[in-house]
Amino acid sequence: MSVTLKDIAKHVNKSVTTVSRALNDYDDVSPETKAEVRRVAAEMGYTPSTLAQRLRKQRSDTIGIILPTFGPRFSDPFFSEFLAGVGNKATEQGYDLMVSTRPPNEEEMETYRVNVQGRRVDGFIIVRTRCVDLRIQYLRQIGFPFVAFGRTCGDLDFAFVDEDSEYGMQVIADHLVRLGHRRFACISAPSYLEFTHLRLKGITKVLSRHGITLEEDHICESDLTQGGGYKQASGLLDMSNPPTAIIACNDLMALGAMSAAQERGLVVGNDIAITGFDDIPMAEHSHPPLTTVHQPIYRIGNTVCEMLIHIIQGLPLERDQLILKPSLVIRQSCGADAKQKIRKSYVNNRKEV
Amino acid sequence: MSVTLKDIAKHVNKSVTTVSRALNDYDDVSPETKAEVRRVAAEMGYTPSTLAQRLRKQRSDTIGIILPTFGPRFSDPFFSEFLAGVGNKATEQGYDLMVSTRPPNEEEMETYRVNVQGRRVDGFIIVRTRCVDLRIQYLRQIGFPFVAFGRTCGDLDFAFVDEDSEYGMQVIADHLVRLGHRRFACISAPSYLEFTHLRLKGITKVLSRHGITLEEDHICESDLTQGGGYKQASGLLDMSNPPTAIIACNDLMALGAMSAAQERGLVVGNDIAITGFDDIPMAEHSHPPLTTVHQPIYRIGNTVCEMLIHIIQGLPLERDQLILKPSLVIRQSCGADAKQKIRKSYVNNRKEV
DNA sequence: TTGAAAGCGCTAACAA
DNA sequence: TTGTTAGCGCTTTCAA
Repeated sequence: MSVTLKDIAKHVNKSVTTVSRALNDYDDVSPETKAEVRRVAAEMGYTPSTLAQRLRKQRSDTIGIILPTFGPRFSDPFFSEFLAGVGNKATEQGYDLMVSTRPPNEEEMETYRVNVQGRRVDGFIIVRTRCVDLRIQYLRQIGFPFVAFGRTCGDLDFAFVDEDSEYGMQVIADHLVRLGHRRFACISAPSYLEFTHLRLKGITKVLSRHGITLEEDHICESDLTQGGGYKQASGLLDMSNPPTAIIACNDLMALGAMSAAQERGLVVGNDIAITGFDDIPMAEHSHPPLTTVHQPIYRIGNTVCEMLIHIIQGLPLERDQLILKPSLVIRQSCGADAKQKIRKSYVNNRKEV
Repeated sequence: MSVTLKDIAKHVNKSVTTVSRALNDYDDVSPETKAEVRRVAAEMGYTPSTLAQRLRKQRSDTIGIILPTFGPRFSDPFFSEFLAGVGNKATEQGYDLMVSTRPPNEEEMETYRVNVQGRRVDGFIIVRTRCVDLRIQYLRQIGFPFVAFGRTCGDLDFAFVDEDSEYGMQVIADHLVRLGHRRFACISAPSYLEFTHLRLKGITKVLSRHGITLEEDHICESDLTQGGGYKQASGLLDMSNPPTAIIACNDLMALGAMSAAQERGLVVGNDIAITGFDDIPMAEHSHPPLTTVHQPIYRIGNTVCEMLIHIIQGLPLERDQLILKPSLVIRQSCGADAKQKIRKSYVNNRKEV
């Protein structure tokens, strides 16, 4: 079938050991042998069996990531970018990336257990951390390597990278208040997610500082999808006292909210301000472009993966808890400079022609 | 460290062989032994070492997929959904999913070779097929299992699932012609991709049937991203004879084109028609909602994966070449009051004749 | 019904 | 500088 060390050994009339060492560049092999072994190996088209190497070395050289998904229409631009960041770093460091998709339930935990106990992966990357996170509890308890993107509500005795959600939302809210808004609404994320609280906290902190209260019925929880944002925004806009500013907890929901507003004839950025969080590529190209908080998603993926590999290899980590300061990206959906930009004099130009 | 067959064998005072057979439910083990072995195994928290099983069985129980990506901002909602479809089927069938991201170049081929020769995966799923597809040529040549999502331009002697792109575009074009459009433009995909030609062919076929020519400068090639669509649409709309209908080769570009049109004060669906292809979740929630061609992306991922597993296991395949008839999804981006316009076009046609 | 032995392909300790 | 031996954890003949 495929070429093994044994085959090469037979050809060069040496032991399997010598061949192995020659190929792995041990310095106790004569240059001549080394050269010959390598030549023959190349000629025969030898590639080591990863399976055998892994069994022998007792590691899978594989990093696992289990994406929490709801239903089949899983379509989050956030994750594809994060995945690219993780994957490229993994490949660069000689690791494979094993991806699963599971709804966050009992079965999910089972998948973790199977992969840990079957030693299929050397470590996990945890995304979308929960307030009380069983995944983290489990991995911590058994001492299995992992790095989280996000924190939990309990003690933070593990490695993670997170964005300062609270700060990000403070900046957003502050910006909106400055623009003169007083009637706010928030399309929040599922309350079991850790960042939900932080983001909400950031908002209310700023608002209350300005003597503005975010009313109970102006905070609605949604599912981080565009459809969810659309639905909740519709409800908010149909109220008797609709908000003039809607702060969504991610870009996807903000985009959905924009849709709902526009459907009602509102000019986003003019009649109403809508903001997001994440700065997915789409945020730049929506109409109007979305004011949001930038997360360097690809780089975060990269960093998380790098940290995990360090942990797996027992290498020291300069910092194992990273909280990034996000930056506000002001575009037109909040109305900062809406009037000029939204309606260009294009129609007139067209008539001229 | 972790529990092995040996540990269990010692406990129950039986051989490793017997333990293995008991756990694998061989029928030449006494019921009592079986029961005891299982009890002890459960007590000790035994999970077989996947690594060892794989080496022994000489298969990786892993399916590979290498996503062609350009640059770090890889953010395609299409892929995340496809991945979910593939991944869930894989898990269901006891396979792992190994995901890589590589730009489509020489290095990409190297990644294929390494994974094939290192026997890291039992088969590949190929996405975004090219006219001349080195990946497919390579895998076919060495007889390695794979299933493609899409076809190539040469002979089609391999398993694939594809959507009838040509037909899909015909339906779109036909719809737009009926709505009275005569000045068309197309935002096309990279010409090295196979579906690009099919989609373009579908469009021109219908148009020429109606005596409409799609002018050279009204066909522009873009990169399937929202930004690309935005840019190309901007160019088209700033022409002296701008189109009244823009057919984009995927939803993302259509969304970008909508942005460009709206920025110029045009009401999409009224002043201009814009259509997409794919029906990503976002298409439903854009403003206006996007008229597009539906691809059951999740199900396609599911099917492709199922076919691949059949091939890997040497099981017969009822059909190894599937071309799905897509369906038109009429929303508002092509003209909100479609019925009136259609009637008008019929009237005009009659007059013309 | 059970066990001994072989081996998947590789690496590493030890000996020569 | 090289080879021998052992073994990673499992499955699968073959023999008892």
